[in-house]
Amino acid sequence: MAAADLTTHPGHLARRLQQAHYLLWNTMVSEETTSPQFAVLNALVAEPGLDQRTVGERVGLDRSTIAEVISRLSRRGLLDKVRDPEDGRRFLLRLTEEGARTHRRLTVRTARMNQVFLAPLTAEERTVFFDLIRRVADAAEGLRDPGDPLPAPR
Amino acid sequence: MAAADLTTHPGHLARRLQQAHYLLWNTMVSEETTSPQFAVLNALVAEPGLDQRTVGERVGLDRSTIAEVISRLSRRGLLDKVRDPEDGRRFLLRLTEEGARTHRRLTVRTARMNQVFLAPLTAEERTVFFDLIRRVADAAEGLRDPGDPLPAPR
DNA sequence: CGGAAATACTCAGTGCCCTGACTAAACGGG
DNA sequence: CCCGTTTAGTCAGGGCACTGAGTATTTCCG
Repeated sequence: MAAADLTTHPGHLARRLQQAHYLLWNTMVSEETTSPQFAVLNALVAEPGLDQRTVGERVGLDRSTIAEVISRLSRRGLLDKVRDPEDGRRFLLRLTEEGARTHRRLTVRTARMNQVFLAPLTAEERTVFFDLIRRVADAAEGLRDPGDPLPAPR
Repeated sequence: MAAADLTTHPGHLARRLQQAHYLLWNTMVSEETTSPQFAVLNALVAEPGLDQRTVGERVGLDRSTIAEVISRLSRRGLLDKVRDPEDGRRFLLRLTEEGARTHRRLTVRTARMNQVFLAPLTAEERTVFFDLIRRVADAAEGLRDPGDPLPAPR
């Protein structure tokens, strides 16, 4: 007995929120380029020539996932991937003209989508919304490496 | 030029929030049973004998995804799946003793994890947090079928 | 200088998540 | 009663996300 009320479970809400966003992105922004892919393009507009790992860090993706995303973008010719001559382990990433064009196009569509997505909230509520989510996510992320603050000593 | 600030993009925040939760779940709740799997167990505790589609509806998963999740739970012997004698299309789902036990065990761990996850927020902030996310997610979900409120006529 | 440790990336494996196309069962009106 | 429509579930295919193991390169230290 005693089933839990999932509407008070942040994990469940986070999943539902992301699904809702995924859906809206698909219909209002792009069917080819996903939201994580856009985040990568965006990071490279801000800082061209980043290596794979750092891009992953910027957008919040682990080494495996970022490798897949980049391989797809590269396959579609949206970015170039070249060995760093100074450090043979790294790949340096840079948008192609086509990649930059895609980023520009999606930027305006994304802004439109965000308006629709956030329509149920007032301006003040949006600020609070961002702040609360950011605080929870940041805190949980900080709970990672540093000496394993949780019971299990690994 | 003009890279966007992703910290004001709800989709990006939602993804980061979910990742943070995934991580915490893994370390504090279970490595075998995932959060969506727990949601399914929970739905069946509340309403035993539901069919697959309805469970999916309750926890917010489409028919394909719910089929995979259920197949995994069934493989591990946490639930039984039998043809509805009254309607040969449906499968009726019911937790096994082991499934019910798993649900009980995870329920207490989940509560502990939620405390940690929400620790950065005060009690009032948590209420707001739930409310805002729910409103955004519900609104976006409502934006689905009904006559396609968006440009594209399908 | 040479070997151990750290670092960037790859690869295999698992699970979630969606769409679109398909099969089988049930339903409903002529 | 039969045929068309709806409905439950399956299957193939693409993408995101993580872990753990493995490779190559660089770095650091004795």
